[in-house]
Amino acid sequence: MTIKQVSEKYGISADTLRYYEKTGLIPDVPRTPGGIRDYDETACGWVEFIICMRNAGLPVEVLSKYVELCKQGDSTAKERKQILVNQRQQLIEKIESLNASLDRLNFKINYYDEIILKKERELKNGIEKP
Amino acid sequence: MTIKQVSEKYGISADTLRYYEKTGLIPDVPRTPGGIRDYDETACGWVEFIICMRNAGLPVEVLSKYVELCKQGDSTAKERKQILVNQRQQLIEKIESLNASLDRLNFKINYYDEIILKKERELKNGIEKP
DNA sequence: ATACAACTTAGAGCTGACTTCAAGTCAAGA
DNA sequence: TCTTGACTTGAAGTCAGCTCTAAGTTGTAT
Repeated sequence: MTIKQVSEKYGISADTLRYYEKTGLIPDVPRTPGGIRDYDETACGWVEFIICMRNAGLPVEVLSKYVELCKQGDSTAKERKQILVNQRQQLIEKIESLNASLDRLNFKINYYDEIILKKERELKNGIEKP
Repeated sequence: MTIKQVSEKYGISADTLRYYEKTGLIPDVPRTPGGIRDYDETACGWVEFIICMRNAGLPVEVLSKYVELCKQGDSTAKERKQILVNQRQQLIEKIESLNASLDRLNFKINYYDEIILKKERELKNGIEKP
């Protein structure tokens, strides 16, 4: 798979894919003899995982550290798990705080619904009895 | 209330408060005759609201537009509501996507739990029957 | 063979959201 | 009154995370 195909498959720019690879987020992308990227299933799996984690807001730096540990093999399993557990905690807190903001937004919108409705009723009454 | 007190009350830097005011996110901050900010309750209310919305990820630009409409009075109520409704939709989608990433993170962590447990069992067996 | 799109790299540039700086003003305590 | 620290401004700097550019190479269709 070329970089363009991968970029279309996952909805991410080819530039970003190259950037991710350069910063160590996507290991072992195969190349053709001419030096052109030729993603296999493993590489695609990494791309998908990294996109998902970036979407969750894990910093590029943290992911790059995680991938480095992966490459070092089994002995780093505990450390890798710890990274994910920490990031999960932060993610949970973020989701909670977003839900709180969502509540507030809902409340505000409700308020607008009320005042807009009220204004429309007033307008209608004005028309009915001039 | 001085800018410092407000900054401590809401856990945001004085620099950020000035920046928000300059970009139109916080209207009508009163000043002392000497030109020093002296936040009243209304201004604090705005600060709190803006921090909450920024936390939800609403862009500074959108909030500045919203505040501008607020200043223009009642006639902009519908437009303001529409801004909030749009932003709410985006927020809902973001929360959903974060929850999906959280699921994936949980799955991954579970997997680590298993392999780490397995490794520890193997290690223990190795000690028990050498 | 030749055109032409898609690929390669290093490195510069952009965006959003602050954050810091420089140079000066204000205000409360000794 | 003088010092000290908090405040003021506009402008420049920083940071993460891309995004674009330039100059050159690869690969495919005619």
